Amino acid sequence: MSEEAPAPSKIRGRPKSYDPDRALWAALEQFWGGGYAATSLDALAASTGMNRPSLYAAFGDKKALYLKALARFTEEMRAALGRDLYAHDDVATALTQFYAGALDFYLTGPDGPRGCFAICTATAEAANDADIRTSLEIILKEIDEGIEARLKRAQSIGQIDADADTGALAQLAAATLHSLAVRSRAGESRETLEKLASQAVKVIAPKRK
Amino acid sequence: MSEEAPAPSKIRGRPKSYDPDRALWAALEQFWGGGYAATSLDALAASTGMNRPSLYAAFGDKKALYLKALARFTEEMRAALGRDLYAHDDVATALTQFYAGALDFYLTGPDGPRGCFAICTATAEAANDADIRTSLEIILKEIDEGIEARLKRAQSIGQIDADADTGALAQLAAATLHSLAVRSRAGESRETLEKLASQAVKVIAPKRK
DNA sequence: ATCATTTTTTGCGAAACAGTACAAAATGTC
DNA sequence: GACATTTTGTACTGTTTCGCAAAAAATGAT
Repeated sequence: MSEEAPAPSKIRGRPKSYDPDRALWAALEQFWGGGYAATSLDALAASTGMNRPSLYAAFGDKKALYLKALARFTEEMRAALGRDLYAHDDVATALTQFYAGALDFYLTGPDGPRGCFAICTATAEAANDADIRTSLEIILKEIDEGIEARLKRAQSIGQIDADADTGALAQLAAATLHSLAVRSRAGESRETLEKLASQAVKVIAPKRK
Repeated sequence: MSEEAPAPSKIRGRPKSYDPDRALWAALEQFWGGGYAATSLDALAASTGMNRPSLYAAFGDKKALYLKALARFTEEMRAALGRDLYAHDDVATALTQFYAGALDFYLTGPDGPRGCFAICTATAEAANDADIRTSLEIILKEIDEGIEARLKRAQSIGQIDADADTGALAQLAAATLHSLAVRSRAGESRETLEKLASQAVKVIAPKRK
């Protein structure tokens, strides 16, 4: 059995001049703004500060890089589901906060509003590319399940009717998110979108006496 | 004042070897499957049966052609809103039928399911292209307004509570459509999607005694 | 100081791409 | 039948694209 690499400074060759995670996030933002197909490797190299051969060495070809960006985004989405949905005991407040956090992401890109990275860029490629389609499927499922888990918890403490179908409610809540994702990229105002979200929350988790 | 062209067969030069509307629809389908950026003019020429110079003469450059396809799709969407939403007196039945019709479109493309043309392909370009963004905004608005008009009619004959916010309900119904558009392209089954739609209908237009 | 290893840099090449110029073909008009 | 007009077909240009090869640079090991 060989030794695991314990010390941080035992790597042999020339040190990387970039931080892999920062570079991945920079690539993600580039894809986010322009979409997969319209984003060139030159643009990716410019925004990451790397040159093309380094990109290849680090992430593989363009599609592999995009898939890694999608996976990275999925992590972030999962983190938001685990964080914002549990930031308040009241499920309605928590859902509202979750939507507000999503809108922060969707509306404030480097070049204006940009919607959801996965929904607004992966959909275009999903019909012709099975790998991207699968990644999209996974993230959609993760949203559904993340929301449903939160609704079930609310149901278990009586905040939601015992006979309510949490799966169906979760899909409705997810549908609201999908709509926010698309509408924000189409340029709708934050005011409009927050109103939409709050109306959806009223329906999904109505106040009970 | 010169004469308007009355007879159909007074055009001078070589006759077109294609039907403009069929060609536009063929281009639309090509864009629909592959997205805007990833669809080449060669592919468009092949699917329309035209060659590139004829494409330019008929529709302008690639973007102009795409915008015309979006406009054509918007017409179709408007027609569906006016048709399916009014095919039944009961608003819940009508909405269900509308969703079923949408799913027919979304799930049965030439190469498998493909979602909504506007939502799944225009979103990718919307962040960087103001013209496409505007077209997307228009079609989203048209959906909202088309559904709201139908809900208002239902409200006027007592099928929906008089104090219900039809605008908010319409946005929820539209959100459901957006979600179907995305999910179908991600590969979800018709069964799953129809269930989602029916649950949404229950919430938007509940049966009243 | 020399060598091994890893990354960066430069530059190449082959393919795909959008858009257009020009000649050939097909029609109506005279 | 000759001419005007419009569309089609072919071929071209310049650009952009992806991916890679080979050399140069920066580090650790010996």
